[in-house]
Amino acid sequence: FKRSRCLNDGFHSNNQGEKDDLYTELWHACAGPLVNVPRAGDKVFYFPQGHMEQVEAYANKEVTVEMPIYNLPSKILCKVVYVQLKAEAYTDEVFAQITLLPEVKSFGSSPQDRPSPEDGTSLYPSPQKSNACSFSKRLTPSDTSTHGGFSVPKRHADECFPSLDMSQKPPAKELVAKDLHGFEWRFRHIYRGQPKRHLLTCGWSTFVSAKKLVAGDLCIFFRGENEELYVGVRRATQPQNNTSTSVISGHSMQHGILASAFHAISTGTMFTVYYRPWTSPAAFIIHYDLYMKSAENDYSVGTRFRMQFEGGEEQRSSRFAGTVVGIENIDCIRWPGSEWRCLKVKWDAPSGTHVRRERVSPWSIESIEVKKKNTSILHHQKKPRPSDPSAPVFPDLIRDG
Amino acid sequence: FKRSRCLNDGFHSNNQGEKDDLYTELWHACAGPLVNVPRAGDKVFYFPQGHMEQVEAYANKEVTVEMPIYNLPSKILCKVVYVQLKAEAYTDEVFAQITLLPEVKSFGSSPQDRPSPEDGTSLYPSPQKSNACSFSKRLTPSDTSTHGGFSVPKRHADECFPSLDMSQKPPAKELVAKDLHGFEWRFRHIYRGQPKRHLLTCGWSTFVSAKKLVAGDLCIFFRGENEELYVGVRRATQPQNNTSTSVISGHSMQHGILASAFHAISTGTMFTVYYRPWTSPAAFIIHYDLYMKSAENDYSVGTRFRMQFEGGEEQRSSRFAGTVVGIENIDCIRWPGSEWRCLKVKWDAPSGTHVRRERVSPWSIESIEVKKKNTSILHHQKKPRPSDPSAPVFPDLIRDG
DNA sequence: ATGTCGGCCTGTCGCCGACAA
DNA sequence: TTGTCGGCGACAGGCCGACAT
Repeated sequence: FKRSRCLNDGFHSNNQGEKDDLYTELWHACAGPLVNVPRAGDKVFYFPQGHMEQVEAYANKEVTVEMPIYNLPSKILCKVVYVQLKAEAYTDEVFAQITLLPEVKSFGSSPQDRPSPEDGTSLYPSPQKSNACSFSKRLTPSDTSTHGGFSVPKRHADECFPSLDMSQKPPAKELVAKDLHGFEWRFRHIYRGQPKRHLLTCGWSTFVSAKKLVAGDLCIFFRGENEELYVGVRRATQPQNNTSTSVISGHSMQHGILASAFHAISTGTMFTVYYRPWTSPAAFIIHYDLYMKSAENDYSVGTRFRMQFEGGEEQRSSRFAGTVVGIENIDCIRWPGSEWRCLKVKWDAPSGTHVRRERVSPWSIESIEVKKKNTSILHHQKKPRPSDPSAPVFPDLIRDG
Repeated sequence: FKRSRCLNDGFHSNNQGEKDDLYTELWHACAGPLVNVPRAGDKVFYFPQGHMEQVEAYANKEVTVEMPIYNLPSKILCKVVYVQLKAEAYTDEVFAQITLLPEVKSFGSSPQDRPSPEDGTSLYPSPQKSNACSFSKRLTPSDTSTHGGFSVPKRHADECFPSLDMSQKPPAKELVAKDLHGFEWRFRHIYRGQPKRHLLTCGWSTFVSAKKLVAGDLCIFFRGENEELYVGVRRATQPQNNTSTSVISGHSMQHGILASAFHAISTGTMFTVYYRPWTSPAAFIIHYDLYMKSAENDYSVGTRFRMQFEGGEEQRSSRFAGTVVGIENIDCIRWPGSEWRCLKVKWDAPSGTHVRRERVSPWSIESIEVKKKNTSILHHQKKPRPSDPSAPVFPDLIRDG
């Protein structure tokens, strides 16, 4: 008998700007459960130190050149003006373009001065799960080899894929799925074999090689209301960014980060940052409420805590426990009073498989035994008061130097 | 008969750091005849506006957001500390990493105060041609198709390629050639056919697809003393940088450029820039002597001039003539007295094929009728005196704002 | 239910000289 | 001298059910 061949005529969608909820859900599925991105209207703290760390991680080299002191506060209260979720063209690495507006007014400790959660702030901003069905599958060696196609788990094929054309000899149908760039991929979905199984054949290997998928990576499908499909990818091991193009020096980038934040604060204008959750060692834009909630707790030496990590093998997040062994500022000259990764910690588990950071920020851990802070004592400490919400946010912003 | 197969076992060289003269020559061959890069020790003028234009061209979008006035001079006299010639990993686009040290002392008009050409400055810094033989060939459709190999012009094969192993049935030999990344490519050089001709067969198509070569691109071979070979590429049409990875926003990059230059001047320290001749519309690091020579000429309205361009079809540089139709500052608020592309010009030829810029800088053109400037009159002009070498270079560097 | 494999067909790659410009 | 082409052999891509887990 004659085998049918199919062509892959992927093309860019013409309505690129229209990014619906399904796109957002796909983006979050590709980013993973631990990635948190604020939404427009949220109140957040922006940590320049974390932003600098992302650039260092991206440039893949430590930029330890002397930097001027910009007199930037270590955390900057901002309103999120605009968020755009995107993916890198060549690697499909997810990133978010976030436009921030610094809050010019510093606020005191009286409740009515603080921004209330009502005005757009939300502690758990994960988008509400629509009833759009989706599934993901870890790719097997057979899935990614050139020898054959993609084996679709039966239940997921029944739920998420359009119904097959039963008139064809082996039931089959062409799938069209958009990726995060709006590019359309075409696959031949067929139900055949003995025993019967669902397969993606034509078009699949093109997808694998274009996305540079290997066994262990996650492939994600989403289906919307009117049968439109989305497809995305989450890699098991993120490729190291050795392809960092050389536009400006790492040193200049650091200057640029500090200067644009400083400029935005000084003039009350917006500035734009790129958050790359798979490049950054830690998020540098933290929800106001999350920060405030963690500020209530006491993280003194000896405190036991847990922290979530991306599961290496199982691709599921898992928790690891540890103990706070020290509290100190990383760079007390440049960033006085900074809480950015101010906790030195010791991990319980033999950290053979995962390399975990030796320093974490208070808001990125969960305390096991909740100890509330005694505020009255804190005010007499000489140490920087990391989590005192009554402290002015911008102590000495404009200073000639 | 049996056909021999060959493997391409390219690997990175272990002595990456050792970049000899041949590497430099290869880099310049790939960059093209119009690309000029200073050498360590040279005295140059750095034009921040040109640097900003390069970033704009790279980001492929105009960044017209308001920028603070950094009170940077429009041209900054620098000493070149270090130059590294490199190529982009994925595209092979050549670029230079240049470390500059601002000259802190402003100098008057007396000759002994000016830096003399003796201290390392050279007007024509093209490396002295060694007698290493080389050749380049524009690739034909047959060369780049998957149907066959690469046809080597006979004379060049005789001159530049190692002698063939005549004992083999058709004379043949394996070539090993390093590219700008130190990666070794292996080709089968064979002399066969009726009539006899030199061909590169095995390994060639891998090279073509890896470098993404198309018909019309230039392929360049160099041979050094001890038979080591180098291979490089110059594209007919430079690929547009749509792959610009999003690390920091274009606005922040502009901040970074200005801030790092300002910081370097203020503290007397070095700063590093990347010069991408195929991205930039115009070079923004100009030799001191070249600038000074052009400053002697008069480029008033009506002046006839010529300018070199990269030949579109013949891949050779060609000249186009034009007339100066205006002299004005692009941005007199941010860059007072700037000469960067201050000449509005009208081109003679029907500019159908080439899109030439409507604004050029005085030092990038050659006047046809040399008119020397009358300095005494110039001093009475109200307009910015673009080319007055007696003006202080850093008029008001530190100003609080 | 689905991962891997042998079987086998087929399209493309790429080496060859013929031929012509 | 060298660009293009027809010829053709080798090989990898990729669709199929068998079989095992």
